[in-house]
Amino acid sequence: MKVGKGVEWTAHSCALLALLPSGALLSGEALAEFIGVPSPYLAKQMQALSRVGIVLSKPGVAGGYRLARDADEISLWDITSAVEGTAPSFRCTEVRRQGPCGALASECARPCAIAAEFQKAETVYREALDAISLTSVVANIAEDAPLARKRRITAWINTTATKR
Amino acid sequence: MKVGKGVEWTAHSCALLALLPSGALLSGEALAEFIGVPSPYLAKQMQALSRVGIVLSKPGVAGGYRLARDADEISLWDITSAVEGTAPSFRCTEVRRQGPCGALASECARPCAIAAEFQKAETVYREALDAISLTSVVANIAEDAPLARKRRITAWINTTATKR
DNA sequence: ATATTGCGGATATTATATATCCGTAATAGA
DNA sequence: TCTATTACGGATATATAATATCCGCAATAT
Repeated sequence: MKVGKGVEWTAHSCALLALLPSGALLSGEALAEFIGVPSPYLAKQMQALSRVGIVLSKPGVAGGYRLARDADEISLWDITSAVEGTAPSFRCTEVRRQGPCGALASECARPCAIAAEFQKAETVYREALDAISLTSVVANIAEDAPLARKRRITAWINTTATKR
Repeated sequence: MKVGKGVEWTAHSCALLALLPSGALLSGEALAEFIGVPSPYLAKQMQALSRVGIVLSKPGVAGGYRLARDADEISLWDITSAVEGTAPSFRCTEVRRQGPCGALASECARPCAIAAEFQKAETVYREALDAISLTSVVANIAEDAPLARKRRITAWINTTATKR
């Protein structure tokens, strides 16, 4: 079971956007530089965040991204689902219908018991991610960073971000 | 995020093995026929269950598989981890070390905050799967199946399974 | 006007999942 | 002892998905 890199990259991007002064923007290029990943691909993932309204984008010369709402109101599940979608990780192929003792369609009104258990487990996973706000992620990151690094980041933002 | 088909197939295989009379065996070929999947591939997945001791295998003429322990003591996580391994689904690439404001190695003693949250979420997922025993899965399947189908399954087992 | 930036679609490339095959060892039964 | 059957491990092929890039278009500030 795997989570794509797009989730990691957009999560870090959002954590950075959360540090921007109100109304400031960072371009996709700048985000990619900050987290050290290929810019065209990150741009593609950011589009997914934009489509579902996690970030707002502005095209043009001084354009870029900013969070569309307060970091308190953005969860890791919001980001994950935007990038990867909401399809169940366990893909039931209706094995119970196959083979010499396969069930009839009429016996399959309820979802397959095995698939149902995986679905339940995935729901608790999603709820766990949904309980984590971007705010708390940013706080935890800040806790690990020494003052010097926080200053470097602030300075970099000041020279890189553009005002609306 | 995806779970491989091997998990679905081996889970159904185990649910079938749980119905065997004590000491009886089903060959990989028979399992594949029952659940309607390609036999060589299922065989490969069953080897993973055999390696970690979820099932016991016997080579040779009247060989096959049976559960290695009581169905109460086998969880969906046992099966999933045997087939897919235990690597974290969120693969942290240490983004925080990259870019113009990258953290120093000395600042990365603790795991990245983002990766840590995904790890926590995955832990609750695994615990949820680990709380589901093969016994309860079999019970739920039986609940959905009408008597006629249960009888067909019993009859098929009687003609197909071999005694130790 | 022009340069910059995000968007969507199309495409290339790489990695992973899916599926098969083969030689070997073990076992039951003739 | 010989033969047929079955599981095992490794190697390999194929299909599918993830990763990465590119291009034309629209929007925007200067």
